Amino acid sequence: MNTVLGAALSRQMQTESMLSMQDFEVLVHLTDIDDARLRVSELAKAMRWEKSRLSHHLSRMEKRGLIGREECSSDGRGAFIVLTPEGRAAIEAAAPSHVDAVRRHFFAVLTDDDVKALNSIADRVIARVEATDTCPSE
Amino acid sequence: MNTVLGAALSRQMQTESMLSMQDFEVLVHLTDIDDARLRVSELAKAMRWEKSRLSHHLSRMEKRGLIGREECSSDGRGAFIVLTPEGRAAIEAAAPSHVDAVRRHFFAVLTDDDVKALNSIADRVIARVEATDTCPSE
DNA sequence: ACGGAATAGTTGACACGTCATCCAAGTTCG
DNA sequence: CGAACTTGGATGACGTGTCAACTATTCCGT
Repeated sequence: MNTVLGAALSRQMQTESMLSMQDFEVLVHLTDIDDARLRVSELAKAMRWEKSRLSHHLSRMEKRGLIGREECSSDGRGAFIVLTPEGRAAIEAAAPSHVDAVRRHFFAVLTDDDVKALNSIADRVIARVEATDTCPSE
Repeated sequence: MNTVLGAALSRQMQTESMLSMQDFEVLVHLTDIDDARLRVSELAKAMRWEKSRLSHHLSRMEKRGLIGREECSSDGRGAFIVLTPEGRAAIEAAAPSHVDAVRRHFFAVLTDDDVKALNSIADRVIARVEATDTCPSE
């Protein structure tokens, strides 16, 4: 399901909006906050991405003009990621049809109980994985 | 859930068995059949992979000695993929702990009803995506 | 204040996925 | 038979993900 659904959604976004799902995720996280300006590590944590992956991806997005980098005066190491006008335009163009695709491909065939069940399952699995993955006895 | 679970499982397999999830999938499909000899397109269809992706991956696996290619006499274009002894050894070494990881990370937190619900959901979503994706009005 | 650790982020090498393209072997039909 | 078309599969270019190594800054203990 995962494979098939993901492929369908990313194909749709790619052909209609020239954005990958990953681009979209980054842009979503940037628009979610008020001043559209975020430290790289904050972003990485919010997205559950490795810093390296994010850094690579940001370079590519910067090259395409979707985001920009700004120096951080309070911490000389850091960098702010900012959403450019082009980036904002891109996500605003992409979002509606993406939402629609998710509705059509996914929620259209689910009942409310299905959604509740999925939520509960996902919560438990994530908790389980993150528990055994980070801390313990293993 | 998908992201987190997939990452955990592939990390586990990589560190314990030097195989990626994709390697594993290929090997599973090859051991599933009796004479461990399959046409590339059959394999691609069974795995729901693009032919190109499979071809690239098989090249990498061949370089590592996990599989081999054999000419097909009945169809001069074709190639058979065969499982090498190394490949068989690799999957037999990897399988038990992978199964165990899936059980621990996933099934351990699911009830029977959860599993039934998930199965039903996945069936519906896949049917839906494949219906709207291949044939119709769009 | 100074030297070692931690932190922020980048980079390079390499594995992987997709797309478009290509080629050779088969198929169809005049 | 032979030209157009299809099919099996490989390849190259390019975008993406991971790991390990690296640089530069900041933090912290003495």
